Amino acid sequence: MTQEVFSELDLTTLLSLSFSTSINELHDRLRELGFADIRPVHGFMFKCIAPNGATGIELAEYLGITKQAVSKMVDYLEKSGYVIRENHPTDKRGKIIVLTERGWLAVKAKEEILTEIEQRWIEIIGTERLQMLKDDLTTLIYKANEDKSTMRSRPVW
Amino acid sequence: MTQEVFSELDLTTLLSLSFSTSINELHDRLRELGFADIRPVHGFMFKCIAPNGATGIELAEYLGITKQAVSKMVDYLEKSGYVIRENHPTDKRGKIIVLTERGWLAVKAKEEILTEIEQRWIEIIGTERLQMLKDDLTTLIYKANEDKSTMRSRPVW
DNA sequence: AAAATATAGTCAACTTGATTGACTACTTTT
DNA sequence: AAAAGTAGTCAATCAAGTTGACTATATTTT
Repeated sequence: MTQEVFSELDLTTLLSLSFSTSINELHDRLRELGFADIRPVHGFMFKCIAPNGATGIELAEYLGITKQAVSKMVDYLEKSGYVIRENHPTDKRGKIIVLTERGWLAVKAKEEILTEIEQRWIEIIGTERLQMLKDDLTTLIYKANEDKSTMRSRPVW
Repeated sequence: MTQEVFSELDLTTLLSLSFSTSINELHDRLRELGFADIRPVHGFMFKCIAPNGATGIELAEYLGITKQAVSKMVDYLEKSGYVIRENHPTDKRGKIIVLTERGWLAVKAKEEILTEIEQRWIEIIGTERLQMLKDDLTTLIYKANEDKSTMRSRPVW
């Protein structure tokens, strides 16, 4: 596989491939560490649950899926031991979903792996270029979404 | 929505969000142009079909899904008028999937929209920075996949 | 050349992750 | 107090993938 293969690719494809590359590596490593039952969406869900817990509705809005879909995902994560549902302190209708100890371990592992990946990318293109890359992507995401009231570009992983 | 919201995001999340942003815009625009029945995967499939057609197996390998799944997708795209199955010229077992006129229109529209998006991004961060971005992403994808025999990072759109 | 094996594609049944709709319990507004 | 709204669950359905079984043709082996 030569670099020329990629050189004519449009930006969207490049973003797609680079995202796939990093997310695949993240989950390969998580699997090695014993977190084989976590799928890409869960990682993003965890970000919303940590550090203070979240309600089903909050998660649904955050992920851009229905509350019913969230409920099923929480069923799965609860069964797998990553989260538990607690009663909401003030609203007797509601539940609040919080991370278990195992959930926190997964979050910590995820962060460490992402740092490792980023570190390796720094070794390839250098600190300055990686910072520019992050800055530019941040700017572009910001510009594309500033007019929208809700953040439509749901991150899927 | 302020830019600070994004500023602490890790690289993987930035890649995810920027990819979502561009793919959403692409399909919003395609919908406006009357191509509402195309989903993100189809775009990538079209890249393999054009310009010379492709067999089901080729598409399956390219997309990283089973040949049965490809067959269903082709059913859908054929019904929607984007492709047709022709008999393979040399192998009587095989079919060759080619773009119809409507299929070509969709591909052309897609390319134009992607160019527009890229152009708008140039207006935001400048030609040099966009070129650097593309170069860096290309390098990173290349480095991450050079050891692997098959390109595991399937682009999903 | 015949037989055995492999390959391209389709059909059918099943799985998974999402959807919509209906419902219960509780909260907020009027 | 009554009406309307909200949080969560249950059930049925849908969509996009999977595995397994099959037919027809190609290729390889003997």
